[in-house]
Amino acid sequence: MRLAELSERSGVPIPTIKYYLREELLPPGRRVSATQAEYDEEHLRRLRLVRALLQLGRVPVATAREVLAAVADESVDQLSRLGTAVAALPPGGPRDTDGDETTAREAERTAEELQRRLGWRVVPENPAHLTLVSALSALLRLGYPCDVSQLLPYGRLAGDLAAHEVALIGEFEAPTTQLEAAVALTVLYEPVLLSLRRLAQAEEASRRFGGE
Amino acid sequence: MRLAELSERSGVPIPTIKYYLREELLPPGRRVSATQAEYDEEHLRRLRLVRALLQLGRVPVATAREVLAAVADESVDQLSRLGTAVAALPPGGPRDTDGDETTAREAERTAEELQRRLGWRVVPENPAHLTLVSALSALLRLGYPCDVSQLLPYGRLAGDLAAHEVALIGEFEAPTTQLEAAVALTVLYEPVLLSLRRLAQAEEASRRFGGE
DNA sequence: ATGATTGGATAGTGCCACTCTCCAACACGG
DNA sequence: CCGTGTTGGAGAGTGGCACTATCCAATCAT
Repeated sequence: MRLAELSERSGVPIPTIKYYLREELLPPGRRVSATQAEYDEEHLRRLRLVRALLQLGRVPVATAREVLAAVADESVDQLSRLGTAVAALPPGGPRDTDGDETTAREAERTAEELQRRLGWRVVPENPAHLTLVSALSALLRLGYPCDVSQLLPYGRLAGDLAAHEVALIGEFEAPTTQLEAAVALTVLYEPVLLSLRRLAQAEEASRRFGGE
Repeated sequence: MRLAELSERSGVPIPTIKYYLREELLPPGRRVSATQAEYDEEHLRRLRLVRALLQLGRVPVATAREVLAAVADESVDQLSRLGTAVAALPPGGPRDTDGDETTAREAERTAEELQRRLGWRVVPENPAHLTLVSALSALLRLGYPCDVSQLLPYGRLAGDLAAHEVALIGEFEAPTTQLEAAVALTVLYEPVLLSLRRLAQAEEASRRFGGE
């Protein structure tokens, strides 16, 4: 199919697709002449994935390029690719730099002990670990409780989710498909999880605080 | 304290604080003369909350203003204020507009049935509901499984989290403090939850796919 | 008295995800 | 074979947003 059809079928404007091609979020089409290129179903799928990452996952363009490059990079083993891809995903950008050293230290200790109690390896350079520390540090500074005992249930829940999701990924056959699935599920289940939490909060709050 | 001290104690640059004052994210200081104003501990607390919302919670400035205004609005009852405040929080912005009607319809049905099965009220205008539908719709379009049976465990987990959090909020005494706590915990536990999920995924993936 | 500081207003900056404009090379109907 | 329209590509331009730099007059410290 031509660019115009790719645009129509995906709902993405032509100039935007051109932009994605330039940014290497989409592989170029099969050149059929000096000024024509042909796109296939694979491009359509990829375009939808890109859109989902950018719009729902709020992934910056530069990051999405890295992630997709890592998925496609056949020179390394699958687990490394998975690690690289997922590590690049946000939150991984500007962490919070305010605040004093003391709370930062305490947040760090809490995060580490939490992971040890859950039986997880502690990898201090992991972006997720850094994000966790930032968030805990902000909570501490605001005076909200976030000790290990509070957080343990969250950790166990996260473990359940992860087990479920990794099992799901394992069901895909082709390695690249698995990697793509890992990225897609990591990013797209975030809004699912967060909106379910919001809905549950609303339900619980109206039960507890609202009479009606 | 003066602006300079507020800046120093919070780690936020003076021009940025001025900007927040202009944007009504911070209430003005107590005027002590035509060109001097006095700030107190409450301003510091509020400033930290604003920073946490903007930087960790990625809340847009305009949204944060709405949320904080709703928290402070004493003309309505607490549950309404809570609802207004939390409803304004992202994800609530640009939902995904691509894609066909069919998947959107199916996503809608899935979301509704899921909530019914969880015993929750279905409020189609709820921003969280709309986000959920968008995310499910994207998953469907990409061909990933997201039927009710897959999602039920997520919903139950979300319910557990919400119960825990709402109970925590109930422990605060003053209504405004409760509302602030609700906003802060809603926003700040998101990165906590998401990074725990990432860490758990990494743990689980290396257990399952990586030998060592 | 006088130089520094303060709070407030206005305009400017940098980043980012697009989006517009142009162009030469085709494709295609007559 | 010729004119008309479309295509893909490249560069510059746009709009939104979260700051940030500059000014200014009033006031404070000495």
